[in-house]
Amino acid sequence: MTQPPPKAPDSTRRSERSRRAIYDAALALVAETGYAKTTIEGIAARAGVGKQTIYRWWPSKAAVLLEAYLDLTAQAADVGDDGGGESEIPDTGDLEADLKLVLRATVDELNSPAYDGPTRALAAEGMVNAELGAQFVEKLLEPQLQLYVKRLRSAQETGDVRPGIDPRTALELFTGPLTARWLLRTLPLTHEYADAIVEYALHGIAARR
Amino acid sequence: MTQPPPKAPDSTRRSERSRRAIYDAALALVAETGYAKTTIEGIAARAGVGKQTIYRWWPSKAAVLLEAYLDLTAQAADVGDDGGGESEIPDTGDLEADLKLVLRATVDELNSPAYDGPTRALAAEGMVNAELGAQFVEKLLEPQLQLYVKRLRSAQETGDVRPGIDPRTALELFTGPLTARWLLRTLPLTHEYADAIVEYALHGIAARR
Amino acid sequence: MTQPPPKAPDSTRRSERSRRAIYDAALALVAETGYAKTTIEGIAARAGVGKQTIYRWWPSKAAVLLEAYLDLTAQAADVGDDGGGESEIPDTGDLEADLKLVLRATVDELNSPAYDGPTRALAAEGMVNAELGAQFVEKLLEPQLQLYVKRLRSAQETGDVRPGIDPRTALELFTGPLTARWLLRTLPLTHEYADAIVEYALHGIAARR
Amino acid sequence: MTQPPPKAPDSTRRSERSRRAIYDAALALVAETGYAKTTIEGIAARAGVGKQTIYRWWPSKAAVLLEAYLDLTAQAADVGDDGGGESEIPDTGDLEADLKLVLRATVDELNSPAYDGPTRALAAEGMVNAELGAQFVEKLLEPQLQLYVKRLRSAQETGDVRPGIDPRTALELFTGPLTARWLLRTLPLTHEYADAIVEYALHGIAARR
DNA sequence: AGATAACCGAGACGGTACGTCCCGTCTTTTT
DNA sequence: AAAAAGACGGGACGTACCGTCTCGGTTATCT
Repeated sequence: MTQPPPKAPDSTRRSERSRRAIYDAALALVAETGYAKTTIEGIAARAGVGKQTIYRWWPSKAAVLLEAYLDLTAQAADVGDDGGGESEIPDTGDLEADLKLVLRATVDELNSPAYDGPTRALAAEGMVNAELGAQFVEKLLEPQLQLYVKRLRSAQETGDVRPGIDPRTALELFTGPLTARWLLRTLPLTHEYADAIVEYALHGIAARR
Repeated sequence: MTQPPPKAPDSTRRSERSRRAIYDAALALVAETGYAKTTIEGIAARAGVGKQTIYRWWPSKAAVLLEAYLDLTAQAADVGDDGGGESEIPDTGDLEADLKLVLRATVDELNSPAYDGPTRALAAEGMVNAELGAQFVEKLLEPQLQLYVKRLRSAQETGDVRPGIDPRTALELFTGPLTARWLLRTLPLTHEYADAIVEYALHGIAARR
Repeated sequence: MTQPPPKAPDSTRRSERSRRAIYDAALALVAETGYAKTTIEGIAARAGVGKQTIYRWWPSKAAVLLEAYLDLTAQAADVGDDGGGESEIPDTGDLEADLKLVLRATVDELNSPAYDGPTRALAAEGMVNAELGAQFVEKLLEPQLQLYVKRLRSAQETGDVRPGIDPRTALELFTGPLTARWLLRTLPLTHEYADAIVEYALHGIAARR
Repeated sequence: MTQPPPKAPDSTRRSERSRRAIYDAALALVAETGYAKTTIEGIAARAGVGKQTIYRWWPSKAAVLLEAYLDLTAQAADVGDDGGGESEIPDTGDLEADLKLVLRATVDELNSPAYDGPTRALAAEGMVNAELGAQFVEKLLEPQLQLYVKRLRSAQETGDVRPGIDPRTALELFTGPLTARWLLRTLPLTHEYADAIVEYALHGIAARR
């Protein structure tokens, strides 16, 4: 019933060389001129590639950039063991300290221009473009969130967190406020803010002493 | 030393008729075709207005839309006393119940397509365009958040919330997770989720009993 | 000193099947969509043939079409004895009548859409592309003109045409006006016109002194 | 019943400056690189003009060039009294000599590269594009042919041409062969050929009975 | 019989130009 | 002086083809 898809290209014959060049050009242009001023035409020219080669493999500028970004983090992860925070939330036994450490690091990352620029642009695009947003969440965001799930579960086993609490929901008490402040720029993101969030939220889910 | 300002137009002679038409056209077009496909040219044509009339009074498409949107909510607020939740958070004495009520209402609002479309577009634009974002926050968001501040302060007075808690920070435990889920579409926004957030967060900031 | 020729393909191994398919596809596409909209890519697709197979054997779209057209007329000539007027100009002894007959037939042919379309396109291309034009003239046009030469020579033998006349030049008095009218569409091509041309040219337009 | 035409632009507000620049750029590019390699994009760039300004006023590259060419001849005609042969066919009383003079001049013109290039391209395009062809004939060709009509009529009055002859048809005995040879390049265009055509056509090729 | 070339289909590739859309500025005319 | 109207120079869009270039997969000789 669905109309025939418009001739999917043969991905086995895809030029790896071009893909790499496109990733590099896209990331460079976004870094230099910002997301909004980066154009597909510009990426193609910089990469020494025909425009059609981009249109053949990606549906939009945002998709190109998401993939380039993903590739970048994947590469980073390959080199060292921890590329972009994929690693772990520390588990020293002191849940509050562990969370503060992580949230402070997150605050620093969100405040660093190198991260903020492209990520913000991608996130904004994903907010409007549902398909892209889903990819953004699935590939970039959710893996990070799962680290919280793991740490909170561990805390439940040690009795630091009440058993009834759903970790996937609870984690948003910590990440939600930071994410919202970052995206909407309501107020500055500081270490003090991160600490406060941890303190306030942790009391909520912690076992009664 | 500053270069001469680019001929500020005389706002006393501004055509009210045109402004109204532009607001209407802008909102209609965003509703019909989405923010991205709405163009200044389109707005002008639809409003029966010269393009220059738009460029004279607004710096960008986003600014037009923000103002149109603000105007819309102001109108709504004028008619009934409560237009878009500008009113108050109820204060029945039961803080948990009051917050659940409000958050559930917020969930419903965020889930309604009529609200979601234009607001999401504006928010996304504001995320990338700092000036617009500031306006968005100042005019639309912060007033809403201040309602929480008021309610939490009241709860502190009744002893439902510990005195040391900063209400402006604490409120984000409630709104942050919802906002983040809405913008990033990580998981569906439900009443159950709203309830859980209130329960988890409230324990954190509540007085020890 | 001449650079090595670009690897001439081995024509003994050429696929007859492909050639036929290309001819057919090319003629069909020109008939359906016109010469300008016919593309090599389209011919290849329609013929179920790789593009390279066309580029290997022909230098240009026009060359493909000229050959296809030549093949078509050759086929036609094979079937009946007279395919496209290759035969003869009648020689009844009445030169004027014979020429009128032929020119009227030519008018009809030029007026028929089936002939006009592709021939006009090829002629127009040949006008700009000298090499193709030469082929067009040599293979298609000149053989036809030689029929006039033969008939006019015969007329000289019978004394119907003055001995000093050069037949190759004289024939253009008849064909030139028709060709020019057809190509430039200055005025409609009619039997009356053909008759008038024959009469004027044959008897001269000057008053007898 | 006809669908509304796609918004005709307001020609009173047309930029004369742009039009001139486009004419100049178009003619220069055709002279330098030939018609086929001349692109609308190239004309726009060379003229310092937006592409849309060309598309707004002309339907095709050929139309631009026809107009540029027309403008050129009109300018030439304005300066001297005779710009492009618009003048007259001489009338010395010797019809044969007068025609030979004119046809020899035509041969020279057709043989000159400066004329041949653009005219051939326009003619070829007009052969395929009927609307353009009609303009080409009406604006450029027919005015020239009418000069022959005038001269032949004069010859009829002096008795040099039989009264029954239709001048509009008869003129094609002279121009048709030249035009056909020029367009199709069947054989070279020489003064001898021009003379022969005049002689044959004027006196008839048939033997006097 | 097996090797080894060439042709062949398919179609990805770097490019160029297309014709369209919209940008933000400028100019003309009307109110 | 603001406003409706819209032409303008410019830039990017997404598409269509160009002619070249690999890819396997048949043939079709030539060892």
